[in-house]
Amino acid sequence: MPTPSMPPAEKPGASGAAPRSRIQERNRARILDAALEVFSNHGFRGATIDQIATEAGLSKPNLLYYFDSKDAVHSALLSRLLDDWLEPLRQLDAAGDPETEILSYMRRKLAMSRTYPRESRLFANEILQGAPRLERFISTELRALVDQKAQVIARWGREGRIAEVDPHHLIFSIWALTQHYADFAAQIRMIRGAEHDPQDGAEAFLSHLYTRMLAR
Amino acid sequence: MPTPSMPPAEKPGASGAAPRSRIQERNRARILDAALEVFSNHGFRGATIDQIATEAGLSKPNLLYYFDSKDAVHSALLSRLLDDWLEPLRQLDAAGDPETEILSYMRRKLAMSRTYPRESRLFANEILQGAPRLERFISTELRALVDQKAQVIARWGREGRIAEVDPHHLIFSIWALTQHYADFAAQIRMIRGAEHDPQDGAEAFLSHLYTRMLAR
DNA sequence: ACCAAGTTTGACCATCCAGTCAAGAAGCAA
DNA sequence: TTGCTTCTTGACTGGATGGTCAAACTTGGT
Repeated sequence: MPTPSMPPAEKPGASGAAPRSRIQERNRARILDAALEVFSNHGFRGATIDQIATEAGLSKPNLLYYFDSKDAVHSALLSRLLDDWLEPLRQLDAAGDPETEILSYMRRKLAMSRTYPRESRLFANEILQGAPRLERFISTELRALVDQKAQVIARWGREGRIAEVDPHHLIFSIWALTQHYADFAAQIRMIRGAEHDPQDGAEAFLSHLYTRMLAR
Repeated sequence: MPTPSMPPAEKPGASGAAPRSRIQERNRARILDAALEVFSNHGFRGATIDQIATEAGLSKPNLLYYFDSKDAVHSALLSRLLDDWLEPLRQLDAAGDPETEILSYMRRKLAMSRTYPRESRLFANEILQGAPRLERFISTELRALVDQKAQVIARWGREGRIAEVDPHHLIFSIWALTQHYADFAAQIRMIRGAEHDPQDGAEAFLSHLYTRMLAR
């Protein structure tokens, strides 16, 4: 094999590697942001590359210069998201005060729903379709983390430090309640009027709810 | 204009009117059932007429003989659903025992999530996309019903018969928690293993939760 | 200024998909 | 059987959309 180093032969900054140039960094970021906007509002099938490109201020072929395909954009978006998705639960500390830890977890999830509603809807869209692209992530990483934290919560219950409740359902309830404010925001706005923030009063309500439920 | 009575000029059994023939009734029912299956799994954009027709055991042009368009199928499906959707909340009785009424409402919604998960996902899909086709329904009928029942719950709180909680958030929480078991069933299955029913233990958990929260 | 690499795009192709149409195949009443 | 209506479908159209390509245009190092 002759000397000259192999030409890239793959899309610029394609795999995990950091983008090479400043232009790359800027455009890949723009594309992912635009894609988040479009995918979260229309779902995978409902989104078009043209829409994403326009939203990102690029032409369609230009977008396809940075990502191989619509699927590739979507995948990149998801894998960027998944790490952050676990973080709030990871922070639940087995050594902390049980009620404080659980309430803090709820608050972190609620904050994420407020700050990253598009990410939440993207995730919800995936799961509604049966989560084919998330199967690996959910049944390995997420499942392991949930099981681990569920054991912590179960122990707290056995030790009498909080009420004994099914820890999996407790975690699911936090997901359901907090994500509802992002995923169903459209409905909440229509019912309470667009002048309210959908989350107004949510934190107080949920704090009350979990305080009551976990009290011994 | 000559005598002969105007020919139908519209699709058979199109508007609210009952289907004329037995064939009509059978095929329209098949189509709507197939459409529910397909729309709830793939969303509106992700579904194709061909898919629905095949699922219903018809050819595409035959399906279009019964419904003007993909939109028409979807609309028919939604309007059939919306009535039933309000029913559980309608039954919440201002004259009943507060805790019993609220717990019963939660159980009715949970039962619907178990019995009609496809309907729940269809609804969720719509709202995720911003609910453009449900705007009228939500901001009029649903909103009016919710506001009315919220007043009932607020009164119960003022009368000291249950804890004082924000009644809108209470209703939203019941929606979030019960629908989660239908809409996110795929995720729950992956985390708890496919051998469990996603709803196993849910009723006990939710009963506990609301009993604790509403106790004075 | 010059060149090679990186970036951008207009034009294009292939496929998918909603919806049409005309002709044929049941159903059905007499 | 006859004749009319209802139902069914193969073949088609037009537009949307994912993706390609070669030719241009920038950029940055020398």
